[in-house]
Amino acid sequence: MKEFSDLIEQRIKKLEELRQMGIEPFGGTFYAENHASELQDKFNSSTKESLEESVVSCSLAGRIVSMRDFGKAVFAHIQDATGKIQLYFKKDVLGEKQVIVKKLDIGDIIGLKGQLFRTRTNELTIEVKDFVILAKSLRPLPEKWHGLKDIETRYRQRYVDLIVNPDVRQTFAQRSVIIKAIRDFLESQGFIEVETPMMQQIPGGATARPFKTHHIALGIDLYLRIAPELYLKRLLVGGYERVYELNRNFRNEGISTKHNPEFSMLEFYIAYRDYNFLMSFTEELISYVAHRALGTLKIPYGDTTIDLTPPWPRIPMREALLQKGVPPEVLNNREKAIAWAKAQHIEINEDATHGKILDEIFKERVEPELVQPTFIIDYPVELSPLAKKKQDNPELVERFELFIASREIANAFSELTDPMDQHDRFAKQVEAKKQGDEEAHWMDEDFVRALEYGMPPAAGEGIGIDRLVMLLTNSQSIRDVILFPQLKPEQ
RNA sequence: GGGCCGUUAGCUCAGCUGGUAGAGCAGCUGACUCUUAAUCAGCGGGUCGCAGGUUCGAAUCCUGCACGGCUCACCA
Repeated sequence: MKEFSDLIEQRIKKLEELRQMGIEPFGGTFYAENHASELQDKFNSSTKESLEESVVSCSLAGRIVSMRDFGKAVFAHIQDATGKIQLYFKKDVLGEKQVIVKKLDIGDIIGLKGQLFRTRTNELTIEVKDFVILAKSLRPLPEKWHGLKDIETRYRQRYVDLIVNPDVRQTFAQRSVIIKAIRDFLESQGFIEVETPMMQQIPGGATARPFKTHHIALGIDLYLRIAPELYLKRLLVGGYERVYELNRNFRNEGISTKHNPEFSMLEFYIAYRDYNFLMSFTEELISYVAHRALGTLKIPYGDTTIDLTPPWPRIPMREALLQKGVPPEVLNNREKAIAWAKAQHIEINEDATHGKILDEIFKERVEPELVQPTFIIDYPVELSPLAKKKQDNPELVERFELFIASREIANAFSELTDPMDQHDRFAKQVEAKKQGDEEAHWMDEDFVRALEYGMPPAAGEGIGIDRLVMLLTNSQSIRDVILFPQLKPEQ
């Protein structure tokens, strides 16, 4: 059995031949002064004649992505971070060095100096005066016309995906723009970015199963955070009024087109404001980010167009259920809710609380319909152990979720600041945990202690960054917006 | 975890009811100093995902396994 394919052996042979010629194909350094798209843009309107008159020299480094060999002349395209440009290697110009051109392969990284001109077919091209090999590529790249399509290889070898699929590079460049826009917006509104523990002794702030690890020196188990919420609120107790954290959360749950075990989350907290304020704030934030990333608020997603122009409707959860034909008595009576859900063939957990059952019905009946941006507000209290109750109805909390493209994009509420109420709600969660609810919250005595010092009234929000990026880049899978998604080991 | 689909050359894919494994691109040799999916002539390249089974004979049929995709369930 061969260790390498013939194609790799051939390239290793070329590598050795180059070394015999005194050329080290990995040792070079080359500071290029230009980039492909910079040259393309700058000389876009320069004619063949004007380029001939005014000698334009340039230097460039990048990867050879195609070659056409004519014996004493060779055409190639080189690709750098910005784009592609054609190269022309000519024996008249390069002399003996033309021999080295014959040792070049598609995939090699070179640095070159040359002069711009236009070919007979009017393509802007660099006539190469001199070049160095900066890296010999030993593995053949995917085919020039069809590229790399195999989804598994694209995720496992993202580097190859990025080389050959420009739209993938584009998506991740946009991800960067989106995240920068979020930070810029928040900072313009007086927020500071903070970092709180990713390794927590008590994983809190969300309902999810955590990853567990162990610290040897301390002799304790630690959990990768499922949310930063409880630490960010401690910072409000400490006196900061506007804080945010934009970083990874970890949840030990299923993997799907919408879930990766590590995912990016924006959480921000603002003192002396409530959830009503946050709805307008969210409209501003997301429309700002969309405008920066896409230059428009009407964005294509799958088969539809989503219009992010504010304001977005605010619909109480109960009203949304009624609108979709859920009978009023289901909203007020747990047994009737169970009976109705069963009659409608909606799968529910019969031991669940009334609020949880309504949530199941909501996910089945309402969520798929929420394509255009919509705030669903006022959730049942038992779904939200960290949110503030509504003054006029203690069964509900001041909470909203934002849905776009049938997907939850944001979750926010007016924060519970009453330490005794918080303690009771933790106690209820601990009880649920004892009953077998693996995702119920833990008791966090220190968080309650922090609230006992007094936390200002505040509102907080979480936005799933990966899902927002999916929305704004028209991606159907979370793996298309995470550079290295989690996969099972090869073989 | 369940269901459905996929896995054949470096890449993209054919391969029908079982009968010696195919193409294009990429590669190699040669020709060609303005091509751009260059062209022309020739050549090489395969554990058909893995392991069993049925059969005279399996890429093809059956079973199991691995990995991936879609989807359902849980979740953000």
